[in-house]
Formats: sequence, C-alpha cells, structure tokens
Amino acid sequence: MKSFYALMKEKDFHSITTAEIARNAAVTEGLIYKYFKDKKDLIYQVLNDHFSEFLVKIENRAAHEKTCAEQLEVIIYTSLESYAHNRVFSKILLLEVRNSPDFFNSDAYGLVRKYAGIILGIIEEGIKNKEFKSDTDPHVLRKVILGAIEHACLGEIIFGRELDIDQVVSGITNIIFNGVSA
Amino acid sequence: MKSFYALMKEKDFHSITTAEIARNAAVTEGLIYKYFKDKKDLIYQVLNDHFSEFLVKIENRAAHEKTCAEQLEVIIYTSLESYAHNRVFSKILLLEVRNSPDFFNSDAYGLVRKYAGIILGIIEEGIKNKEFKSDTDPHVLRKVILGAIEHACLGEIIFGRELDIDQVVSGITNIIFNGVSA
DNA sequence: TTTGTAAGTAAGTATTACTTACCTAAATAG
DNA sequence: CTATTTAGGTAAGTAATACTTACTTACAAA
Repeated sequence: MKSFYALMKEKDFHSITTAEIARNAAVTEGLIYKYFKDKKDLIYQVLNDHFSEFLVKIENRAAHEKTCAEQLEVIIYTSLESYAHNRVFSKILLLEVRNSPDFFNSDAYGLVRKYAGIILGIIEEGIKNKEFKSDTDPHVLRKVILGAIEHACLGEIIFGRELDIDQVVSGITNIIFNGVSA
Repeated sequence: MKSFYALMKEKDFHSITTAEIARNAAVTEGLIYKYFKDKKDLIYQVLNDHFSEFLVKIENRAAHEKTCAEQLEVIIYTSLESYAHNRVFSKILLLEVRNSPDFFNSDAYGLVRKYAGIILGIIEEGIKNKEFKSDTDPHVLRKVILGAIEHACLGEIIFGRELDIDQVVSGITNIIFNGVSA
C-alpha cells in the first residue's frame, strides 16, 4: 500500500503496473494477490485508510461547533483542506474509483456514505430548528455542498493549481447561506 | 464511434475491448487505429460530438433569456436535462475521461472550457449590472453551479436512479440565488 | 493509363494483470 | 518436544488485450 501510494503521487492509476508496485515494495508481484483481490482492491484499501482518518477529523471538528451553519462550514473547510493537502487521496476519490462499479460495494464507499449521511443530518437538524429556511430541499443542499467541494478541488488535483482554502470556503458558505441575488 | 457508443450503454470504458468494438462495427481491429490514435482518442471524439450539440443548445436557450439569473437557470436546466437524457455522454464526461491527463489536451476539453467560460461571463455580467451581490466571487459561484450540476447527476449515472429535473433545478437555483439561512 | 490515396484486412507483438505450484519459517497444539 | 497448521513469500507461467506492421483492394484524379 505504501509503495502504491508513493507511485500514485507521480502518475495515474492506469499507468502504474503491478510489476512496478512490487519492485518498489521489494517483493514479488504474486504477493500483492495474497493481500488484495485485484489491483483495484488495492486502491480501495488505500482510500479506505485515508477516508477513515478524514471522517474522524470531520466528526471531531463538527462536534465543537454549535450552530448547524458552523458545523457545515467546518465540514466544508476540513474537506477542502484534506483534499488539498493530500492530493493522492483526492485523486483516488474524485478521479479514479468512480468509474468502476465494484467501488460501490467496497468498504471505502461505505465511509463515503457515512460522510454524506453526517452532512444530511446536520442539514435536517438545521431545518428543524429553524436555522435554515423550511423550504430547503435537504438532498439538493447536500448535492450543492458536495458538488462545490469536489469541483473546487479539481483544478488543484488535475493541474496542480494552488487553492486558497479560506477564500473558497468563505465564498461557498456565503453563497449557500445568503445567496447571490442582490 | 457508433459501435463504441452502443457498447458504452452497457458497460464501462475499461471493460470494452477493441476487439469488441471492431466486431460490433463489422470491421477489423486494425481499422480503428486508422481513424483514432488510441482507444482513449475514440472516447474523446465521441464526447466531442455530443458536447458540440450540447453547447449549441445551451447558447440558443440562454440567448432567449434576458436576466442573468434566468440565463443561469436555463443553463442549469439544460445541463441536467442533457446529462439525464444521455447517460453515455454524462458517463464519459463525469466518470471516464478526467483521470487521463491527455484529455486536457483534447478538442473535447476545449469545449468544456468554452462552456465554463459562458457561465463565468454571465456571472460577471450579473455582478456588473447589480443583479448579483457585488461581493460574489465569480469563480466560486461557477464552481458551486458546476459542482451542483455534476453531483446531482452522479446518482443517476452510477445507479440509474431517476432524476426529477424540475425539482432539482428549482432546488439549486433557490439555494444559489436566495441562500438557505432563515 | 497511371498514380496516389483512402478504406480495409490478417497476422502478428509486447505488455500486463493475474494464477499456480511450490518453498520457508514460525507459531501453536497434542 | 515433536507434528502440523498457517502466514509470508517466490518463480515461472498464462491469457487477454491494446496496438503495429505489412499487405491488399478500390477508386478518383492527373
């Protein structure tokens, strides 16, 4: 996993060969298949590890905020920060696994659902306690938040562009909470 | 291209073989490489065709709206509609091409940039004519819009879930224009 | 009538994900 | 203290598949 992770820093999944992973880890190719079902399984497990850590961070930080708006803001911040600081993690999650159907049966996808569930819970709570407008569609708001987070990272992941996290977070939250209509 | 397109309806890019594409088109494998640099080039050209049509539709419809808000709304609507009605198109664009660096040198990517440019132009116009708040960050607003559109389609693309376009469009525009804070 | 070019084929080749059969060492159980 | 299971590891395959090469055919234009 370490060897594969290191290779993912430099190139995309498809152009990393199993021979390369093995050589880099100073083992033989066959050994990979003692621990992983196939090459894809390897990427899922790496993702799983990083997503676990990420989730813990999210939950801890959100627990320290009182309003739902603040909780959402800290989740947006933490997500952008994690994606930006760990390019391999975000590369895997946003570019490499979505096109393979079996990802959606993996443990890693279970964590993604948990993450999405936390956000939905906060939104619903915010509507219930009148913090958010009652006509807000919780699922759509979640789509907007997740979509904004993911799209905001793409430039960084793909082109290596620097991302000004504070600026983007305040931009996103400002739009979502207050809207842009004058 | 037709043969490949038909196969993309049923399976993902990686599990479609060149042999299959050729057989399905009643030609030999070698012929593919007379017209396309490699397998990836085939997908880029299919995407390019569909994106061209999509762009025309976007531009036509937006031209009929007067306010910038209405223009953005019709773009969101048309994007969701196109993605939802053409699963292969959206599968290619959102799941299959982003992980290959050479996509970003393709003609198809040029069209994506044009699309993004149109949206940015409308946002900037809206800020200039005071339709949108002056502190709106145009690039961030665009990220939110594109992210929301793309994320909204993922469930449909990946799991084949039905998407209620009108509901999602009004949900997204309501959030973006008016915000969710009570 | 010649020639250049576009459309097409058949039979490769190299790469690469994955498998199989085997080996070794160290726990663990009787 | 021995016997046996099991975890860690290897070497040498194999099948599949993206892509290449050298050749053929048809036909439009010079």
